[in-house]
Amino acid sequence: MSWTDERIATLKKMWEGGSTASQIADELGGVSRNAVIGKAHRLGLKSRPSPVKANDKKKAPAKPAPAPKPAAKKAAKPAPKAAPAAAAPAKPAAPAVPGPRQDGAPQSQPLPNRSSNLPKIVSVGPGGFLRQGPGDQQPPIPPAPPRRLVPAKPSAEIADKTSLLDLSDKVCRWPMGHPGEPDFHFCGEAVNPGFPYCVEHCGRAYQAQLPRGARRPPPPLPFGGPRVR
DNA sequence: CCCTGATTCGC
DNA sequence: GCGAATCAGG
Repeated sequence: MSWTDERIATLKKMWEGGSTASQIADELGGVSRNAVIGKAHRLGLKSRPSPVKANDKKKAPAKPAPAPKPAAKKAAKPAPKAAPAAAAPAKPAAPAVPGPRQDGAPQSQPLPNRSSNLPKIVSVGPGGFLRQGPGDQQPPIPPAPPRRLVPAKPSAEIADKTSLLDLSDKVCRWPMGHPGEPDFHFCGEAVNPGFPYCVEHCGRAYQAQLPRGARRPPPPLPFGGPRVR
């Protein structure tokens, strides 16, 4: 199989949409998971929460020397690793689509942290992912997904709904329904220019920092809350 | 063991 | 450019 434009487009969309390489691979057919990953990298797509890289622990100050690994087979290559710059965007200029993964992301209620009584405002993105201002960092790390219970065939069952494959810069990417369900789809309305969502969903995704005390309770989560359908 | 993505390197 | 083999972490 070769990488036609269509297959590449599918790969891109699924990759950006948060599908795993395996899912993409067998959706495309005729390629291996490795092929997908390799291609994704060659395309410049990369990163995305990888189970293998999701470690950034605070170490005890007594371990400055990680054991150098023995170059057994491969020629030793001093390849410095560029640290991926993963910062919370200050402005909602062009936020990447938060990956609608096929897991029930455990949603903790976005309760304001009581112990530090400063009520940070958090807005809620699709999938119930919390957006954070530049000032805050840390707590809600992206949910590490359990997987494997998913039809993973976006093509057949969704007809006129906006599927993963229909996403483009022109349509609203707000997820509708729960991922993994047969009728899971995306909003698909015309986007609010400059944003990945339509006007309505921009209102959900981006919430202005209001003066203290003048805030309304957060709108219902797109999913992650109690199921409504 | 299963899974994941990342990387390498012969083709 | 491609992707199997390998690596490394969950």
